[in-house]
Amino acid sequence: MSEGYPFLPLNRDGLVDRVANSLVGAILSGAMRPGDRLAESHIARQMDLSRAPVREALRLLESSGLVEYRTNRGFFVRAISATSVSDLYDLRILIETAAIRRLTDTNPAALPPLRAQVAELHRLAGTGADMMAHVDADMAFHRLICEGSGNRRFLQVFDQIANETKLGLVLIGRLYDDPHRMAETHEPIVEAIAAGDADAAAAAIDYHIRVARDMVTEHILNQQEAAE
Amino acid sequence: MSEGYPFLPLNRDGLVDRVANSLVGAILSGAMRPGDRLAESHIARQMDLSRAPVREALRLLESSGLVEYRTNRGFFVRAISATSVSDLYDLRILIETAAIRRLTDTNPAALPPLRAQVAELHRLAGTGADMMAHVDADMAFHRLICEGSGNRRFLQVFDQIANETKLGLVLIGRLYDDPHRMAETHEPIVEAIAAGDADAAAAAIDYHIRVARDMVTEHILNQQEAAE
DNA sequence: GTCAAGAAGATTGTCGACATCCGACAAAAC
DNA sequence: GTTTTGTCGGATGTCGACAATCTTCTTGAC
Repeated sequence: MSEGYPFLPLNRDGLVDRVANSLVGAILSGAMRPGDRLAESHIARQMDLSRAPVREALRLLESSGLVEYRTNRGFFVRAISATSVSDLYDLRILIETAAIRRLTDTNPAALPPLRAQVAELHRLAGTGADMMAHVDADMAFHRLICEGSGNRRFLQVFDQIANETKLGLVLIGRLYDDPHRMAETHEPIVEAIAAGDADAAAAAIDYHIRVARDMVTEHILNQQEAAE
Repeated sequence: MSEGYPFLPLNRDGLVDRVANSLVGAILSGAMRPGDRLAESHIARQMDLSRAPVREALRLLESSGLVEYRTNRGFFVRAISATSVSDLYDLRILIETAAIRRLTDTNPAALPPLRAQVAELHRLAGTGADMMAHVDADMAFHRLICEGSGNRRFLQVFDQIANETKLGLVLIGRLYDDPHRMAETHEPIVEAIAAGDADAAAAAIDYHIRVARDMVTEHILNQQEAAE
């Protein structure tokens, strides 16, 4: 019995996950700025719950790099430096080029979802969707690549740095000034995979991420100058 | 003023860190076996403190992969499969070959500590040190390579998977049956770095880790067979 | 004997309270 | 005026208690 009913699985995420998501949203939206204190009591009061789940959520964010913890001092929104972001993107290049090679050589079934995701990027470009939607769709594409590699660890590392990557992208909304253009830059990658050319695919995604890296780091440096 | 007093900074590690270390020790030593339940109350009672710091320590271990958490069900020692370990070592190959390339090309200052660490491996081999000491020294060598890469993210990933790697090594103590031999296998790596040959260095560490990977995965598969 | 339903026990989830610690300002000493 | 010491508000660190949930064991029907 019990098959075929029109019920979706209930969201059994714990309170902690919901708090964490809420916090991620606040940080990514810019409501919380780097260096800001994240006081457990304040957050707990605002969300109308006790400090325990808030504290756990903050520790979760700590392991995802968005938040920094100092003993006896509390949690703070992590500041991002140009070298820190550059290093992050270099790691992504390393992981994703390796992942795309394996995907191309061993996993043709991964291609259709990737095509679909590029289509989704174009569809979003048509609507006047907000930036976060673009960022999420973009990240989803890259996540698919890591997922298709067959190595779970690649995906694990990607997920671990996903939030920080998003933060970088959000910082420069300019990337998505021309969302159709942005969607197009993913096409050479898919083409190379379709052609079964692992070297070309690796080169394509290397270039793709490298461009993003340079834009983000440059943007951060400019902002630092402006702040002086 | 106020400099020159003979006081070392007090160890201000919080309770959580001490609990976490203790738990890591228990898991790595084999006192806790994969799949075992880690009940907060039991641990808290044994360590004579409340559940809060224990819980935080467990969440910390979760992010380092040693422990698995299921909502409303608690923490368990993570089981390790052959593919999981193989994936882990493939990730290490990826990170460490990239790291050693950068180190060789850009950071000659990293060489002396590496030499010293190999010497330490040999020194340990002379004493009748226990296996954990060998494992720690071995890991320290590889950590130095990630550290010397100049990319903090590489080190971050390495540290994130360090405990799981240790667990793999501990599982097959046999690797250290001949510790001098084990120490020697690190020498070609250092030689290549000293020669400034990044390709050779990458190849050397690739081989080094690959051998370990095959030994560990084979060992796990054998154990699984034996269990049937 | 098998299976389902229910009760009992144990464990996690969340809470509010208190102890401890930090950072900043005020007061005192030199 | 400068440096040290005292004080205070507010935040984190840890705790014990209770509610919600899961697991196991028992019971009973078929």
